[in-house]
Amino acid sequence: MGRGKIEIKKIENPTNRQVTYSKRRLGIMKKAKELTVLCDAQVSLVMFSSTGKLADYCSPSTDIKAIFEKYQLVTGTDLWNAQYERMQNTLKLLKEMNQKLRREISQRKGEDLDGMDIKELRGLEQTLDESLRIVRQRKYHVIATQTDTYKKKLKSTREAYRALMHELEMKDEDPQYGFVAQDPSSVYNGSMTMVNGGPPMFAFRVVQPSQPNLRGVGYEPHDLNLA
Amino acid sequence: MGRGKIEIKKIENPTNRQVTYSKRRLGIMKKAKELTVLCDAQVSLVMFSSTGKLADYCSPSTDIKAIFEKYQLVTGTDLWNAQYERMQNTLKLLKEMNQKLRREISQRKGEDLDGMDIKELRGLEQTLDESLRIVRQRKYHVIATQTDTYKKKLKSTREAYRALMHELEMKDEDPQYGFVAQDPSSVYNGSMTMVNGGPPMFAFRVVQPSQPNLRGVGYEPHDLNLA
DNA sequence: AACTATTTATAAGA
DNA sequence: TTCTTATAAATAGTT
Repeated sequence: MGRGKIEIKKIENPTNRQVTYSKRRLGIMKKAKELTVLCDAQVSLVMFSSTGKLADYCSPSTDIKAIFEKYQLVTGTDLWNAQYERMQNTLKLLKEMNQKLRREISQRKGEDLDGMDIKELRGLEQTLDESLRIVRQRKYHVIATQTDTYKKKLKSTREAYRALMHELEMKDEDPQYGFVAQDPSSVYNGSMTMVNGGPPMFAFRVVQPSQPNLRGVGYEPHDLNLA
Repeated sequence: MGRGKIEIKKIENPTNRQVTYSKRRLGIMKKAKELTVLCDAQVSLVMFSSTGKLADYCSPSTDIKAIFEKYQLVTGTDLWNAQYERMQNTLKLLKEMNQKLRREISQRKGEDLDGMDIKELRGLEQTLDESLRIVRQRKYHVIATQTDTYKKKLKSTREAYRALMHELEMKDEDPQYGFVAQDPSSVYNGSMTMVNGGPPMFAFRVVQPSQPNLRGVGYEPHDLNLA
């Protein structure tokens, strides 16, 4: 429909192509509108030119989203809904799993025991007993390790201190330094006290009350004093 | 373009409307194809007739989903992606929560204790201790309840039995029934034994080994004999 | 579904 | 781009 017939194949001249796109884009839009009105149809038309420019038409009674969803529904092309349903499913499963985990924790806390029979309670008691044993063991191990670490630290500190004192004594004997050293006996006494058996430092650190923060999990606050 | 010019408004005659829809639907589809080929464009055309019948065209280089996503990208119509991202976010949060819950259970089991310091271990130990106390208490309560129930059952059984024996004795005295009753002493003896102090029935039921099934949660199998 | 008189769309040119 | 116009294409009404 024009001055001459044209073959339906890509127009190689970009300018001509662009012009033709403009004309025909308007034409097809007009057709879409007419179809909508004349035939009471719902039409969605989305076009991207070869340069990526968007043009679209959609019947006024609806919108692109609705059209697309209806399209999917009719064609069964689940492309999206499949993904959506998979997610929804995963969500459900995760929520259920979460509930179960919470329930297990509750029971391990001694809550929510109402529906359990003796067999189950006995099983739970035993697992808790065993867990408690392991935790105690671990606690003792950590305490032992920490004691060891402190002993080593003290030892090296004491040695450094002795070296320093020795140096000071040397300087003290040298008249070119004009200061007076502390009473050596008190210094040594303090050092020896720490080494020989005062309560280990961590004991003080540990006893101080503070939020028990079980790496973000959060147990109820408890008295943390040594048993 | 036809025998007469028509006004662009809804065709009221349903038959005419349907015919026109058919013709124009094909026409617009042809236009879409031509636009695709001539101008190297991407076109998506979705139509629903007034009766709900779907017809669509999409450029062969792409698909409806891609067109729609591109459309959303360009127009910023997020309607969907928002929902999608919200779900993805919920999913992530649930997964994380799950991890935390699993970790708490692990720690309550005495596993995964490596990163915990004394303070945390001591807190854990105390909560476990407390939980164990509660579970034990509950167990004793259930045992007591069950003992009670069994005592009541035994009592009513015993009474029923006595009534039956009484009836039999009556019949025994009546010559019209030609059978011999059991030795009444042994019968009463058995009954008394049960009442007076044999191990309660539930003790046998409970001791039998079986899968500990903590309402689906599943603790490790443990020896279920009475401690 | 086919026909065909007309209307409409548009290719090429300005 | 837009206008013009000759002509191809689409299609309304008919068969």
